[in-house]
Amino acid sequence: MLRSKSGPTPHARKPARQSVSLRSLAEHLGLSQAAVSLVINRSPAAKSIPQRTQDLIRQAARELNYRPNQLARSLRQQRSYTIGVVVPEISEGYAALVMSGIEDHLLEEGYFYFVVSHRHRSELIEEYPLLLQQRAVEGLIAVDTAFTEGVQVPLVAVSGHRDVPGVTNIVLNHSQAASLALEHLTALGHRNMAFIKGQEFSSDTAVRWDSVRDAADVLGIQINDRLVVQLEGESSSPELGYQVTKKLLASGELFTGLFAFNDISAIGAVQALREAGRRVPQDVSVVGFDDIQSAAFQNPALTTVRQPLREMGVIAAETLLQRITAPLNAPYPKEIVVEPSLVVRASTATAPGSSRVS
Amino acid sequence: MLRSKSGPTPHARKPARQSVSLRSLAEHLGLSQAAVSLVINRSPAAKSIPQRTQDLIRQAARELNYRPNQLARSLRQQRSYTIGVVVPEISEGYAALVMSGIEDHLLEEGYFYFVVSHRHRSELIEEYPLLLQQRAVEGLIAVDTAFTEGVQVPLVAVSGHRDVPGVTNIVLNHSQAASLALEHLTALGHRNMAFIKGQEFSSDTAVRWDSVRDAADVLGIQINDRLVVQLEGESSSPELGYQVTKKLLASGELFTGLFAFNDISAIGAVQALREAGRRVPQDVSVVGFDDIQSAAFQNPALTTVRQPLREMGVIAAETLLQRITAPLNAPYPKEIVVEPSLVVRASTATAPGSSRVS
DNA sequence: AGAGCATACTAAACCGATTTAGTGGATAGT
DNA sequence: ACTATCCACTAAATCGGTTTAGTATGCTCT
Repeated sequence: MLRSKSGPTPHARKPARQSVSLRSLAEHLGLSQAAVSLVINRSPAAKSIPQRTQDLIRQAARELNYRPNQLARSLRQQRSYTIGVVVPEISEGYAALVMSGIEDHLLEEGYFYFVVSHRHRSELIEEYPLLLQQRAVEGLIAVDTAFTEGVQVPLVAVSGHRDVPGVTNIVLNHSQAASLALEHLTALGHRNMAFIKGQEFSSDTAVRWDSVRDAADVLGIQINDRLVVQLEGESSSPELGYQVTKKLLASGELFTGLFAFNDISAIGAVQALREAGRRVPQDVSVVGFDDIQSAAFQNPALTTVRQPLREMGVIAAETLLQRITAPLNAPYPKEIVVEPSLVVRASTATAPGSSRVS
Repeated sequence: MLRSKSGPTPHARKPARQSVSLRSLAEHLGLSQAAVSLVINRSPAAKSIPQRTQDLIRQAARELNYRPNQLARSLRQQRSYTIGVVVPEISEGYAALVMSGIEDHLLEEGYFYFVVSHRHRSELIEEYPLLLQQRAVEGLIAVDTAFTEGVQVPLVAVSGHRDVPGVTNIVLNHSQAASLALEHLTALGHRNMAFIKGQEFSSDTAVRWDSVRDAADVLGIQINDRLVVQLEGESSSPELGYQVTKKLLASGELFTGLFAFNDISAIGAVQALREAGRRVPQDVSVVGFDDIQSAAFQNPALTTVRQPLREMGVIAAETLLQRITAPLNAPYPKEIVVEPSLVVRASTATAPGSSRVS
């Protein structure tokens, strides 16, 4: 019974603490590693091995608790069944939701993943894809992160990239999102609207703002430049929204509707409005963006444009795995558009003085 | 460009698409793999190699963009610089915060990590540690997850385990936490308090409740069993807290203070109270637990017992790496206690009819 | 002249699997 | 009797690194 080096108790059942290798298992069975490997992997080449032997092998594997070392497997097979996920920040609701979608699909398919967060530091954004590829990831998912180069594996970007070749972009239908929000507000009678744009570095900022302008055009809404502010700073706290809303209030311009870049800043905005004596939604209606978990549990519950974040994660994972298993030069989607939806809650209401009824 | 076989343009600068191996690099240099490896790793054994050769090697490595395959390294060195993190649920504030602490420290030290979430499914809780160990993780961090067996690598548990040997537990000082909350409420004049206990499966539920009872004893507070409810269900939404608070209200018992198991359930509780016409904090004071991000941005902002989640993640990572690099039978801490703090915000106030002033 | 030592490397084992090509023996077919 | 085929396996290469032991050359010292 497998005495590793002259152990004096040949019959002691050893509890397999030092994990069993294919070699020791094969020796124990008196067979070659090849035979054992073929059987355990149910390789078609094992068809000539009689059932009895196969049973013996499998039983021994079970008893000794044999578990193949994945490092060795991966090295030999040139398949690591591992992918890399790059996010700006883990502890934020946005990335966490996408990740949970990614995970769902990935683990189901037997893949594991590394997570790294770069907190918008550009040297990390450059370094991480390289580091991950050294670790033999078979693909990358970038959440709200725009890589520029150095990626040699399939890459799926969730609301990140623009037009780099080799990337599949999962993007929200931004113009639909902007329309949903602005149509809702105008239907409620709002005419004077304020806007909070995203941070300069956020990859969604530009597209989103363009869509807002287009939607405003279509609806015949004038955008007052003095009622447009931009988030600044890297933190992801409502504080940012709070600050810029103070600016809006200080401008002295009249507004009854506010469309924020995301829920987090909308929450801060509500706080600032309230402190200034403006009630939400009676005096000002606020629309957020994303529909993060806590949006529903604000007071008032936040009306928001929902991004299907979890689904976007699932789609990203699915698409990536498809690209990984597809033949090398197979075509792949450049862009997958997902649809937003408007979740009307309690932070929006008929504009003050409006004759319309919601 | 890059015609893989018999390319007739030997001087074309090849952009290193097929990643360069040590072998090709060595061949390119006309040296042995050993020499190149020693130099690149700055091994002491490279001291006999003259500076000129070393420079040549390093320059070639840089030019060809050589990056050693970590799988091969890990296999040979029996060091993967990888750890596994097991959490119940990623998209939840709690785990996400701990993870961000873990990541901070880990990536700094050159480790990567796999994340898996089990959503309280017991077959996954059993399987994941095994799967992770097959992937050669050098250690595990379990967040709010109690493994029972099958772990052969150092394990650090963040508010999970009880007394299993081989584990380092990072635990909150629960009795201090309970005291902070109850002292705060009694100081505000509250005498009739309701409590929301955690779900049966949550590893913190029992300790926390025991601490609450002890703290109540010390303060001379009677706990009315009809004002104690327990969360049920696996989701992590305020809905759960909302439901049980309805039960509390339905009981007809009087209470002016409520101590919830966590912030999420406290948020739901506030909602239920408000719907029942009880104002927070004028009629009922609510204390949460954890201090997740959105606690501060509730309305009213939530008074809560803060767990230093990020720090707990950092400590977990530090401790784990220490254990990994320590000699095999070195002693290790069985328990590391972290201190809670009370964050007083706007959800608590003087009890109605109380003479005390906050 | 021969021993001793430093220099500048290289050969080959090794990590733990997978996988291809092959081998020896039994049986079947002509 | 001889080839062909099948059966039940095995030897050995391979993945891409790391690491130990060793070797060839030149120089110094006695």
